[in-house]
Amino acid sequence: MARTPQTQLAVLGALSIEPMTGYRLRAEVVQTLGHFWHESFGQVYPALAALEAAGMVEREPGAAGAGTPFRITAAGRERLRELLAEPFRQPPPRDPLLLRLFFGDQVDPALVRGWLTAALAEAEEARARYEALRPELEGAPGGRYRLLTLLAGVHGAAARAQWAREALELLGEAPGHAPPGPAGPGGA
Amino acid sequence: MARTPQTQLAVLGALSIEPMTGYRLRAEVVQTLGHFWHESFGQVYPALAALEAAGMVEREPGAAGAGTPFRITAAGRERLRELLAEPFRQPPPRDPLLLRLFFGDQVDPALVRGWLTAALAEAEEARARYEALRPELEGAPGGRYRLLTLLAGVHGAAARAQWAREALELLGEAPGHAPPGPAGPGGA
DNA sequence: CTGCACATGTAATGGGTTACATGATTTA
DNA sequence: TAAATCATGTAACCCATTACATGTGCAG
Repeated sequence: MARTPQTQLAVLGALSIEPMTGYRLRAEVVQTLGHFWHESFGQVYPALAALEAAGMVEREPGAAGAGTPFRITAAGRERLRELLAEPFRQPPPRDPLLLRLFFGDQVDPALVRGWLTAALAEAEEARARYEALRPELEGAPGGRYRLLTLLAGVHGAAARAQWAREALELLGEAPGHAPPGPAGPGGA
Repeated sequence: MARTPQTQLAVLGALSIEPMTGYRLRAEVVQTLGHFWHESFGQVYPALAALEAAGMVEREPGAAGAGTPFRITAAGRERLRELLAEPFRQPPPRDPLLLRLFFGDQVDPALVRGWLTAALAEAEEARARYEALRPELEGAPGGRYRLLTLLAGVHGAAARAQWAREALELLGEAPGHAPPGPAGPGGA
């Protein structure tokens, strides 16, 4: 039905920025919120249907039927503000890499090194992606809050990369590329 | 039934270190893996039952019935090694704080500052907790991999705290306590 | 006219939390 | 003996992913 308030929040929030079809909405969420939030079609459409039934969103007038963008209504904006004001909890952590690493002494050290080098590569790639997006948001007028979420991504990715490097060193294996000189690269 | 391999992995892994009852197992998971992994009773008991039926774990001989610890069998260790060797994916990210922050311009700035100061406090607290655990693991013989997971926690918490501080500054609000002098505390 | 991207939905399934129900053992 | 803690399990519900089913419109 209404899915969780979380999905409603994401949908209403996205539509508060710009009217969109469900399809595009999901694509935008992937591109912009994608670093820290995720929605699938199986959630977006039911959520949109529920919100439309509740009068929080509506199809734009003009061309009717499929392909017509949804837009947020006044009631929807009100609801969005309500949802944002409600308290929330961080979900319990579940990091599959750390879970496996904890039992690392049960397996081939090469396997563990593989996990860590993969994590390092992913983190560095993510960091580069965020840094590339940064100028775009720094110039934007209403993008102050968006910039903050991006910065969270930058910090998080940098920390993860730094950790992976240290971990590889502690296991007696230099990362290969980017050897740890006196002034290591990518300080947090 | 068998729950996901993930829960099996956690249960087998925990029992590979030491025999435990389901109750204590869950408590230990909370205390040791708790920083990056979470299990509830509703998963632990069914997983134990399934693993027992499959011959991966068994009650220790001697006193029978409830309260008798489970221990891992040879087949269980084999299975654990298998599970550890399988590829895995990071779950899609879902950070409720960042989701809300992204739409921060829709609400009272004081609310946003509240989110960030709370996040800052949580991150600093977490970091202190991890640092306190550190000496214990640095001395332990088999704790090399456990130390790595702890370091991940330290890095992550430090990065989160640092980010929250920057975010508060960017919003034109100093963190209050711990003003950002030339040599700020808790550099990453 | 054929394939691809846009668009909307539903159903099956999986996985997980929370609350409930129950009882044994220890400790005050 | 009463309360707290240890211990085990079940049931209801919720959220989410994935796969499936379907149709439209445009570009090559």
